Formats: sequence, structure tokens, C-alpha cells
Amino acid sequence: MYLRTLLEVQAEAMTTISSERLAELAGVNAAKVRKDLSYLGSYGTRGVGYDVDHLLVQMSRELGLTRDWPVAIVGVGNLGAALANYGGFGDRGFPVAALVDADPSKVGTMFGGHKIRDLDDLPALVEELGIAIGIIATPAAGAQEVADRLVAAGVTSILNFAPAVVTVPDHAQLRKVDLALELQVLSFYGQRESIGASLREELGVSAESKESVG
Amino acid sequence: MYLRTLLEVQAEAMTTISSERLAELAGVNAAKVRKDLSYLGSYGTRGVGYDVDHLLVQMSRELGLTRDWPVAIVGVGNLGAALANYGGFGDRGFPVAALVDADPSKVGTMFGGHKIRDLDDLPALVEELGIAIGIIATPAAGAQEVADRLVAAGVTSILNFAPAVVTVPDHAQLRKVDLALELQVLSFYGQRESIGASLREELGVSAESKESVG
DNA sequence: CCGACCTTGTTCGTTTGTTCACAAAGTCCC
DNA sequence: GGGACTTTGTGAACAAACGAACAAGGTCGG
Repeated sequence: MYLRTLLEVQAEAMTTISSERLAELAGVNAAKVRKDLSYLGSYGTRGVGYDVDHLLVQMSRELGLTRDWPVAIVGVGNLGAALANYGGFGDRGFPVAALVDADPSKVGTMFGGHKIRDLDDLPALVEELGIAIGIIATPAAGAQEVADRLVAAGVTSILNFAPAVVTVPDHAQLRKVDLALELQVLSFYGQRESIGASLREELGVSAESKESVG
Repeated sequence: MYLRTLLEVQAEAMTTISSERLAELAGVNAAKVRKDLSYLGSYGTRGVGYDVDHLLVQMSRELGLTRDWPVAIVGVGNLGAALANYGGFGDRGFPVAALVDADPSKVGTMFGGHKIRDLDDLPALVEELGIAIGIIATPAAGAQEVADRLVAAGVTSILNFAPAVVTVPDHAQLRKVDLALELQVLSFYGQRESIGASLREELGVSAESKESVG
């Protein structure tokens, strides 16, 4: 998040930035910014702030963003296809290097400039293309097996879009994005609001207005 | 998450479930399950567990999932188009009811069965279609304005896919999904692993093998 | 009807994460 | 060159989340 903010700051030709300003832009507390940045080392200058360029270099290095990380998308259904077409990954250093599916009728066909490969080809793909990250975009039922096969093939970073609990060995990293879950959380607040609204209506009370925290 | 797990459990024709089993399936601690479920009320039976059907009803009601929540996708670029085509939202009670874009050359054209509407139409769409949730899939630069206009139009729940810090008034709810950020986090661990691997190689130490926490 | 057994609901100590507050360090103007 | 001012880095206070442990409540077999 800091990285993204710093890139914007850099684009505005600012050479240094204070923790306070960075906190404001990133939407967090200034003390937290300083504590977080201190893990990189003491790169700030008291009385001045942090050198934007230097911070960006250090941060990119620490985050491993000085090289590209080829990703494989497993599951070329609705979501997988959508993600494959979405250009945002490649732009940010995560080129989609392979598409994989278990469905024999899909394997061998082209999609978005890639020939869809079989799940069994995973080890070869890792070897040939240096796949570092696997994206699971299969139905929930197949997610765990795909994860297992990704790990077996040597992929140690997995991003799971399938709405299922998936576990991996400790040496592998797993993150999950559950789109429906996010909407359900919003639905929860929407629900509470509806209840609040009908209650207020019933009681003839006007809604309180709150100020944004920024 | 519990809801999803319970639906699977229900599909297997189990009528009751213990906090321990539910915890295992959901990948969390049993005490946490009991604490979480206790917010719904005391729906468990000591010595037996929780009634799956009853829990599902209570939970769906509490989460506001007993009705559909129409969503509007703002920004029909790569990501917006991908999300619009992805059927997963509708299946889960969040039908895509409208597509909105600021680009005049897109407005009026059809996409995935919807005529793309102008940003200015938002208040009317909220009125006509009962849009409850707005999904921001624009470039980062436009995200804040879209959020402001969604809120102004009466949408109080927003899911932001744009890689930008967006703020909303306190009465509105905002959640964000940053796909590139997730990959960057994975890259960080991948990077550490690479460093670890080269260090170990240099020192002639073999990698430690860790057991999964399950 | 009773005792053995199971599972919930909740308390409480522990850990983790965030924020405040301030000394140390450095800049900048006169 | 010196003093006023700014900003970092971090120790200590505060807050939130987690998980172990256990009493209370309930089932079930005999």
C-alpha cells in the first residue's frame, strides 16, 4: 500500500515525504507508518522525512518486485477467463504465463493467446516457464486438489479465488480472495441499515449524520 | 465462512454439528466458533451441538441473505467486463442489475445483456432497480469520484477493486479487493524464500521441512 | 431415575497489534 | 553559529483478538 502511494507521490515530482503525509495518503496512522518503515531500516531523515526514490527502491527490493513473477491460472471457467483477460496482473509484474484446466475438452484450445494446458503439465510448466505463483479459479470442489498439485509441482505461492477452505504445507504461502464473501459482508451492513431505517421510521427519529474518518 | 461450510455440511445430510467439527471444516479455532455463533443467540444444545438447518436460517437472516441485493458495476473496462461476465455474483444473491461507465463512447452500447449507462444515471438506477451495492472497477484515478457519486445516489455499500485509497462517509460501508496487492504479498514471501534458498545453498544447509497446521 | 459422558457458553490470562508521547537528530533562518 | 522548529525512531500504554480451560446444561444408556 505504501508502495502504491509512494509511486503516486513520485509521479508528482516530490522528492521527500513525511510519515504524517504518507499516513494521510495511505489512510493509516503516522506512528504505524514509521514503525512499518523502520523494518526496512533507518531510511528516514529527522526533520526532513523519507526520500521517496530511495524508499521505493528499498521497498521494491524487500517485496521482491525487482523481477517479474510469472503466474499460472488454473481453471479457465468464468472467473479464470475473466482474470486471464484482465491486464492488471501483467502491468504490475505478474505476467500470466500459462492457463491450466482439468477439462479435456478445454485442454489444447486457445484462450487469450495461450494454449490451455492440462493439470498434469504443471511440473513441466513450472520448469519451462518458471511459474512462481498459482491462481486457483476453479469451483470450490476442485480447489484443494489443485492446491496440492501446484505445491507438488513446486509452486509455493498460491492465490485462491475458489470459495473453499484450502490448506497448504507450511513452506507454501496461501492467500484467498472470496468475492461473494465480500458482498455478503456488505449485505450484512446493508441489512442492519434497513433494520435501522425501518426502526427509525417507526419511531419517527431522523437518521444521525456521522462525519467521515478520512 | 461458517455459512458456506454449513451449506456443505447440510448437503451431506448432517442435521447437527459440533463447534469442534465446524471449526475444523472452517479452518479456525473451536472456541472462536462458539464465541462467534453466540452472537446469534444461544442456538446450540450442550452435549449435542448446533442444528445445521436452524443455524443456517438464523445466519442467513442476520447476514441479510434472505433477499437479493442488486449490484451496479461502475467501470466496464477489463476488470469491470470480467466481473460482469463472471456469473458468481448472481448465483449468490447479488445479481448484476446495471453497468455504468463514464466514457461516452461506451454509454449506450450493450454488454452482457445490459445497456451501459452513464454515471449521471446513478440516482435513477438506484431508484428504479433498487441498487444496494456498487462495485468500483475503474482505474485508480476515478475511484474516489465514483465512490462519492455512488454515495450521493444513495448507495451505502461499496466494493472497491481500484488500487486506490477511497474514503466514504461513516454511514456508508466500504470494502476493498486489491488483486495486485495480493500477488505482491505472495511475491514478498517468494522473495524471502529465494533469499533463504540461496543462503542455504551458500551455507550448504538443507531446507527444514515444516508440517502443515491443517 | 441416575450417573457417565459430551458440548456449549463464557471467563480469563496471553499474545498480538495499534497509538501516544517524547527524546534524539537534523534542518533552516537569522 | 545558535536557537527555533520539524520529523524520525521507539518505549510504554492501550486495545483488540485469540485460545485454553472450565462450569453449566443437556443427552443417553441402563
